[in-house]
Amino acid sequence: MSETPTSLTATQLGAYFAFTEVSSLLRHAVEKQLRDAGDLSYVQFQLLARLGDAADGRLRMTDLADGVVYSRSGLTYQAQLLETRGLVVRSPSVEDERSIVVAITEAGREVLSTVFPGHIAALHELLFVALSDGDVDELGRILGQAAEHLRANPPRSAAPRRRKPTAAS
Amino acid sequence: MSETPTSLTATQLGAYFAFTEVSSLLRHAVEKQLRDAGDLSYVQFQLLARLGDAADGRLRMTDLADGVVYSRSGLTYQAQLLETRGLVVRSPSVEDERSIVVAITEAGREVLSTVFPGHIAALHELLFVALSDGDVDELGRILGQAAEHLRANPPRSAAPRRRKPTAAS
DNA sequence: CCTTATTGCTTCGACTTCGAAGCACATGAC
DNA sequence: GTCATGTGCTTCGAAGTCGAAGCAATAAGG
Repeated sequence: MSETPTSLTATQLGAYFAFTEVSSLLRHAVEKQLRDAGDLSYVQFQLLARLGDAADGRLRMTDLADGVVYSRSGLTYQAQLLETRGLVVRSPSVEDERSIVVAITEAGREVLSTVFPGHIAALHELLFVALSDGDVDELGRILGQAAEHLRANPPRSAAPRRRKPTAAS
Repeated sequence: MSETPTSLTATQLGAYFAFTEVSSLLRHAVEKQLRDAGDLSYVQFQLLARLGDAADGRLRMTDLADGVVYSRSGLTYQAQLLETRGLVVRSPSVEDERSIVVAITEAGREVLSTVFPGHIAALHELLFVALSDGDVDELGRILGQAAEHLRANPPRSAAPRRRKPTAAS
């Protein structure tokens, strides 16, 4: 087994800090744009976008959740919100009575197409305007490697997470 | 001025998706590690780390919040948690009675030094093991540019001088 | 068939987060 | 000094998030 360093190089630390900073700032800015434009949270937008991209505009709950790195219970909650607003419809699957299939509605597609251009524009102004084509290329390549690595090494199941000081009764 | 495109290139989209994916996965993994190692949330770790880095191990609430892109009320909440656990101490500033100065305690430094090596190791295994030195270099350079740009174009945050929206009714 | 896992989703409770409103001190204008 | 305004932090209420437990349907074994 390879040894694991107990320190990082200055370059690595710099890259990490830059990453977290961009992540934070970009996320906040994008969320604000989405809320202003279509009253969507980032999660909701991701869900709609994913549905809009899917074959028939329909996906199973689980596939949706996996696509956005999101908890099942959280997805249930957000799907309820979207359904209340009429942007998606949920219906039991015919093939598997356990599954729920979520489908984007016309209203959902409408909201999506209303919000999308602004989202793109925001990304352009917030991020890509500051990067050369070559940089974007490099960024995609490097982060692609990183993503692949992370996907291949899923965090192992957790040790019991202690929320309460275990009031040993 | 420069027109804002309504679409992005495939490369740009790829870079963006890779970024969000790495961001999500890395964040989850790091949070899990911090919780397992020292029962700290990511935010709490950031706060402690920042305090540990500060001159006397003490900072004003506001400076702490600005450093981690975090709301004031959220900081109050987390600082309370940390104080309850004895990892920090809050005391009114002598210079300005309004300010609260947060100081890391010995126990806080201990937790920090307990958690830090694991944090570094996790970053190494999760991220840097997948990247060459040159890639890390490039990543830092590119994201540094992006961060600078985002900092320079505050979506709204650095302009807190908001007149009351004054429901113009 | 029955029994036992497994899978898919929802419900429940606890925790976190944020913004708005509120309180207290500080600063500037007169 | 006194009033008006600004700044720093906390409180409060609403909403979002997660994990564990619960329910229903499918799959696997005998």
